[in-house]
Amino acid sequence: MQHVRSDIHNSATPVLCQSCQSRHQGICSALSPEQLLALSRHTRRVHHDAGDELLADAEPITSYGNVLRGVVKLSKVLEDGRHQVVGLQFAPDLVGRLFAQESRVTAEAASDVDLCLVSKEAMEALVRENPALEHRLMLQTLRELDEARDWMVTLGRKTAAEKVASFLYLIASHIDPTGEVTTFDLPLSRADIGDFLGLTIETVSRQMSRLKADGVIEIENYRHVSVPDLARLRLRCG
Amino acid sequence: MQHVRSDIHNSATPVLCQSCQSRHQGICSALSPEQLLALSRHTRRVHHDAGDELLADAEPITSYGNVLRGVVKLSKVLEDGRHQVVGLQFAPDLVGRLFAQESRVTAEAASDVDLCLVSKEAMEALVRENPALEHRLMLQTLRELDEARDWMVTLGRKTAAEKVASFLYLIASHIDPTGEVTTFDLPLSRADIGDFLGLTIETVSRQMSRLKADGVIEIENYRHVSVPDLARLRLRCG
DNA sequence: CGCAAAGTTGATGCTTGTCAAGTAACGTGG
DNA sequence: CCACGTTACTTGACAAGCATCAACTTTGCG
Repeated sequence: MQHVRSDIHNSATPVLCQSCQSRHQGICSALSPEQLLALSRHTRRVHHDAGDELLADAEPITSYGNVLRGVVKLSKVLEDGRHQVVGLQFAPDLVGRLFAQESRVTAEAASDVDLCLVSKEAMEALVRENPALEHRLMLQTLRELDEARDWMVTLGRKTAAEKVASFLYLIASHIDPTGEVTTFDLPLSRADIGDFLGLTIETVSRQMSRLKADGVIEIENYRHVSVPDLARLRLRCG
Repeated sequence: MQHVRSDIHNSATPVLCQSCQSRHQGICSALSPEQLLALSRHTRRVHHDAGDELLADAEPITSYGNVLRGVVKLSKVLEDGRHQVVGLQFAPDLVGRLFAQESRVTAEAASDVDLCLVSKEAMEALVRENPALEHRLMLQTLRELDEARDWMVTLGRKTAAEKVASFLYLIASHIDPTGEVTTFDLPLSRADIGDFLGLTIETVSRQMSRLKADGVIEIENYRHVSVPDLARLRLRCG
């Protein structure tokens, strides 16, 4: 019996989906095996190197991308070139503004990224037919809105020191939600961190050095950071 | 015939809903007359004076509120009392975080406000049964996310002068989307504007005085502002 | 090994916050 | 209706925090 069930399961679930995080936690968990199979005919897995542009601001969206691995950076630019990072996306988030003709942000691979690309048409048809899927997307959108509003407090009311601590805490929490993480790689350069926090590279660097001097963090590789005591970092977040 | 149709229409559409903006542009436009009638048994119209608290951060939500008139201010507070306004809601927006046990913001009446209150249970039951309604809510949530991200650019990367100009432009655009408005009342005090922009009262005041001295705006009553040339204000937004 | 890119550190100045005083609008009671 | 007090806002002087500019160091890569 076990053998038969396993066969049915394997034949109904596309191979690519079987080990996919989105299958269980992400939007694909709202799909039946049949829908998943149908969808898989319109998807393809792609890799992007750090720095690749995934979506351009004010350009038409041709496909959505489910983040499988890595970090995607969403940003906006003022006419004179000032930059602001307005969001980070991790697995299993969906990249691409739903129900709009054009993107309202630039999306870039912050690290090396694997995506499961879905054509715009297939995705929108699926959403139309499947209210449970739209509900999943609604939950993700509400969470992104909560995160954006949390970040507005950081941008508007925190000092440079608190901003940098908040960023490090954000990354640490995302890498290990249990709060036990002590060591990780930063997905952003100092320039990107500055653009996320509304600071210059130099100020970010100074505040990182200060946290290091105070023993709150250890810096190995520029990109590689250790946090011996997450609660102590939390205290610096304001 | 006209008489009969009118009767049918009137009997199916609740009296309170007949002249409501939300009936046509807001979330209620996703409802059939029967659903509207069913919903109307769980709604009541309430008025709040400017300054009234509608929702408290980290407190359970007991009902949602459709904004019929006025402006609602969403804000967050750090432990030491620093304030940040994270959003403004106008008619026909829905106040209250969907699918969450607790509010993630404080909601206050910025001006005198009329709301159509819906109990949490009735609203959530209706959303569960009505995918078209959830779709409407999804569109509102996506728009709020777009607005939050636009505002993050203002908070992170604009100067004080650009921030104040951006705020005035935002209000002017909301009061008259055609872009022809020249005169309006500010829905926020200088203190709230500061909390929206991540500035102090004094800096807001100085920048307003500067815009006035430069002839970009005219200030009558503290709260009452005229913009003779909206395009000129737009140029100051960075 | 040497060059380019990324990051750090230091000196200085501008922007904005802080503190303080003063002015205009608003409501209340006489 | 007008003095009064309260609140909201404005303006000024000064200080602090962050940006800017510049030199230097580390890291990664051909």
